[in-house]
Amino acid sequence: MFIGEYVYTIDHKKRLSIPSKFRKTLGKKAVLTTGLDNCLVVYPILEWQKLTKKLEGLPNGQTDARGFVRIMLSGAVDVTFDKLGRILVPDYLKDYALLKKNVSILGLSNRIEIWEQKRWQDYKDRTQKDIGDMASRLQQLGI
Amino acid sequence: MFIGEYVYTIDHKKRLSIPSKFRKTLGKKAVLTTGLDNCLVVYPILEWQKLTKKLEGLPNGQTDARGFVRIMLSGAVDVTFDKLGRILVPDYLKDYALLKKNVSILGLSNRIEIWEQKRWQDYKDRTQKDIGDMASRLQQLGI
DNA sequence: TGGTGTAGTGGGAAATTGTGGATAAGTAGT
DNA sequence: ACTACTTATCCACAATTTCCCACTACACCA
Repeated sequence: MFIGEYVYTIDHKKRLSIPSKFRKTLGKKAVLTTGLDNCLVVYPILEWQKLTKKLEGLPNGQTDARGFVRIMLSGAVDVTFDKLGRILVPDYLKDYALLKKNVSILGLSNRIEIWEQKRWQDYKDRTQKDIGDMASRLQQLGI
Repeated sequence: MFIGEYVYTIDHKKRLSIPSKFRKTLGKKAVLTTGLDNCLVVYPILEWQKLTKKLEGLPNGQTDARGFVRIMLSGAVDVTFDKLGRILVPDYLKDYALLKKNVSILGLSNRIEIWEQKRWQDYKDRTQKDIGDMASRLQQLGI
């Protein structure tokens, strides 16, 4: 399971190192796709398979469900780690997530998210304020 | 069950010893994360898993729930004890809790908190003054 | 009181990891 | 077929992390 926050860099060849801790769980291959809020998501192949199963189950009649499925699936690429544990980020995904040099990599239990560093920083600050009353939120969960 | 207050030091390699009494309960691994009032919290993996279970139950479709989960999970790291019972405190957590050399480690029944020593001292002094009021408030809760 | 074990602190050497280039291999266009 | 260009493979460096051991302090116990 993935947890934690790391800052890494994409070099001019679009290579991005994945934290070694994550690599151990991921194995040799993974799936990279678009996520919500303009981030990218890395799924272990197994998780990806589960997800596509779920997507297939969605009612194709509903327009928004259909759109969601299309975006999720068409945006996906499977990526292989090179000898040093890096993946290649295709241009269109790089653009989608507005990635520049520095990116934040987040471990979120069953998936990994990739954010442009500043955007993540902003998002985090903003969200922490919005949540504001974190204490009561935690209490609801019984933590 | 964790109880007691201890003062320990973080060395320049970011290593922090955990009181051996606590270690016995914790086992070989634990999870370190941000807590309220700028302290850090150590959870036994079992407690942590309960927590993530709850988080996974939240609807990923809702923006605020999504943000909450992101903050909670990305703020955590899992830590392993080295042969001498120390953990590594990542920079961003060290910064979050304003840790310098001396830290106070508190046993709080099902979790452990880590504070910058002076801040804990202040907090304690301040809170103890209010303890009179608090007593009456607690009484309302039947304690 | 000296011995023994445990616990906290510190430091050095070795292995791993992240980053950046260099070189080779493939692709496409003319 | 030859150039221009992208993509893959390999290597090198620096920084960090990991592993191992030494030192000190204190408690416990014959």
